[in-house]
Amino acid sequence: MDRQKGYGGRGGRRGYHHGNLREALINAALGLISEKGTAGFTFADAARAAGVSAAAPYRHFRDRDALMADVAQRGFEQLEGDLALAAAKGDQSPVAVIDRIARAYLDFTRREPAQFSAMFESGQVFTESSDVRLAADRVFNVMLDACKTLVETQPADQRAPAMMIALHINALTHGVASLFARGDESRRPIPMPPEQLLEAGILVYLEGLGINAD
Amino acid sequence: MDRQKGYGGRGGRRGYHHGNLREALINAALGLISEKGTAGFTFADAARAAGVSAAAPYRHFRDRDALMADVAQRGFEQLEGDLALAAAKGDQSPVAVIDRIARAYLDFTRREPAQFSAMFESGQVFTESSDVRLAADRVFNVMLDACKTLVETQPADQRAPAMMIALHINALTHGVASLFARGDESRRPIPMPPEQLLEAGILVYLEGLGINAD
DNA sequence: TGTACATCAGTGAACGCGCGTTCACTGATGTAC
DNA sequence: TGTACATCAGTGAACGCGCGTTCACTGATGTAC
Repeated sequence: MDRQKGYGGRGGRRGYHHGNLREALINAALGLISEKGTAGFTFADAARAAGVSAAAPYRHFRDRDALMADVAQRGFEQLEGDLALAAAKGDQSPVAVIDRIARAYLDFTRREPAQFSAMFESGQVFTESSDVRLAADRVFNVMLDACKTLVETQPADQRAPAMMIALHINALTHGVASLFARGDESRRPIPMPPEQLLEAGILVYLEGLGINAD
Repeated sequence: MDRQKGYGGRGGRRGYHHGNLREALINAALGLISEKGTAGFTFADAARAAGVSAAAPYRHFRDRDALMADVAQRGFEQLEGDLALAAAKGDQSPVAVIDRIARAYLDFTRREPAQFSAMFESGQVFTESSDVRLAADRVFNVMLDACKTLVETQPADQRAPAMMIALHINALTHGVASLFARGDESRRPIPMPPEQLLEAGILVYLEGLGINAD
């Protein structure tokens, strides 16, 4: 959690030139956002945390919003990686894959609250077919692919549309993540861990589609 | 949408004293938040929009955060009212009631984006048993009550816990609302209206619990 | 019904502060020959 | 391998601006008698 003080990892500062200021600013932003939230983080803050003058960030980002957008984009990319990894490793039965993807989503939410905020709660508008939007679409596609595989295991005459299933499970997962999986103290306590709540919800939902868990 | 210029409805400004500045500031905040988001709204802005000097708000709110908290609280109260109304009017079969509650949640999200942001995306921490938290709990209770009624229609030996059902449907609803029902242009387009997506999801879920829609 | 007075809810001037942004500059790095 | 030069990526000073906040003040309102 000493991200905002670091210089972006290996290399560090070497003399007059920073070496890797762009990365360092993003890391600084992550630290500051998780401390103060997306609202209370400023461009000047990020520069200060990266150990650099207030003018330096302008070499790398047009303005604060551009930096925020970059944070969000990396968040989507990392989330995609996490979900894809969860999908790939372990039991390949479609239901197990979907369960692991959902769980990885929760893990990400807890592990990277700053990115989560930048992605979903920063008030930024990601215009259609912007890089950020495309990255977000790729995240969704991980779940969509898993759902496509799932419906293919079903008899052709009773297949539900994979798109709909993916949207439902994605919404349920995002809802559980937003409401119950955040680290901060403002979330309502629930009588079971979010993972368990979510897994149970998915199983009930799939049961409703006539899909059995085993 | 001319809220932020109004003086809080009936009465309006009468001479030196405003008459209803507290209300006017809240309305101003709603207008400003929906214009600029929770981040880009300031205490001074609200005063200006209410047509009052920058010092005046201090008579009514300790600071900007107190004003935001009040906006959030009113949001929860209004949402509770909306959901309770939706539950009360119309067909009283439990599934129909739950459907209407979920739909009312989406309606609220679309109709009151500023309140929604203040409630769920402002980064405020609502401490346990604060007024805001209690208001949020009352919102959840509307759905919980409907789910309790639902499980009572089931044979006693196969009832799922109402709390779990309520949490699932609440999370699904909130997820659909956050991801797909927002007014702004940043949301990913989906191949069906959010209402339809949500209703289908709830029906599949209830089917999974062995509960038939009719 | 009128008067005196207390209280309420505003004003407006003032202040410090930090942010965003620009600018000419300069040290460090890379490269052509 | 050395030198000259172009480019890159920083500095630090400066500026305007708007926000948050305080303060003594004052006009309006309510109430006791």
